[in-house]
Amino acid sequence: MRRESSPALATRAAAICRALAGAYPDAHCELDYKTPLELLIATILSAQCTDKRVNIVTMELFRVCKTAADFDALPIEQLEELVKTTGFFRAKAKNIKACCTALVARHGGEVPRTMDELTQLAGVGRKTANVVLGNAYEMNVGVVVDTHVSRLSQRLGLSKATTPEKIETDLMGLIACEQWALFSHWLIWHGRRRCKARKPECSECELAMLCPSANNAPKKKRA
DNA sequence: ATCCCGAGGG
DNA sequence: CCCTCTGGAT
Repeated sequence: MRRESSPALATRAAAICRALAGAYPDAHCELDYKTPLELLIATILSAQCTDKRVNIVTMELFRVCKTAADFDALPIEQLEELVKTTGFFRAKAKNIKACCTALVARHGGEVPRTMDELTQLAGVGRKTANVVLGNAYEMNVGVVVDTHVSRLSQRLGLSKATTPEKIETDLMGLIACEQWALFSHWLIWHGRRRCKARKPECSECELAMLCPSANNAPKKKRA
């Protein structure tokens, strides 16, 4: 397959955005939150866990703790018990506690608004930081690249990179920055509903005409 | 069995 | 760079 010219790729990316906007007009963050701290904790909890369960646990957590100082003061055993059903509970509890300790010690109990400060927090990588910045703070700092965004970006030919960092850079060059947060939600929604890891439903896919990986293979060979 | 919006450590 | 952490949902 010949390499797509860069203007052609940008045009196709824009068309993909339009198709996604049409298919998922209400795409949004499916983690429930009312404050940046709630979203930060919810996102830390979301690794290898369904949003539905994260939302239940986040609600319970914030019934017990309201502020970063409250989490900082909560015994680790109690935190582990509270987050147990989200999986990786020891690591998540430890990270949440260390994270909140740092929020209190260095940020006046507030969730910081920069990539550097966020990624220095325990349990917070670029992906989590981008979720908080893009959704709770509505800042276009980067593109959330999770497992869905990686997979779909590759299938759609928007990036050939394999690391999340490189994929993010590629996407930032292709998508208008006002759409970065929305774009992630579109791909995540589409990745969950249609372009699944195992059995992508290409025959039903709204993006098939725009996707180099679509199973466009003619069902029947023409005579 | 296989999947779910990762991050840290060796 | 790969390995590990971990439980619920389907």
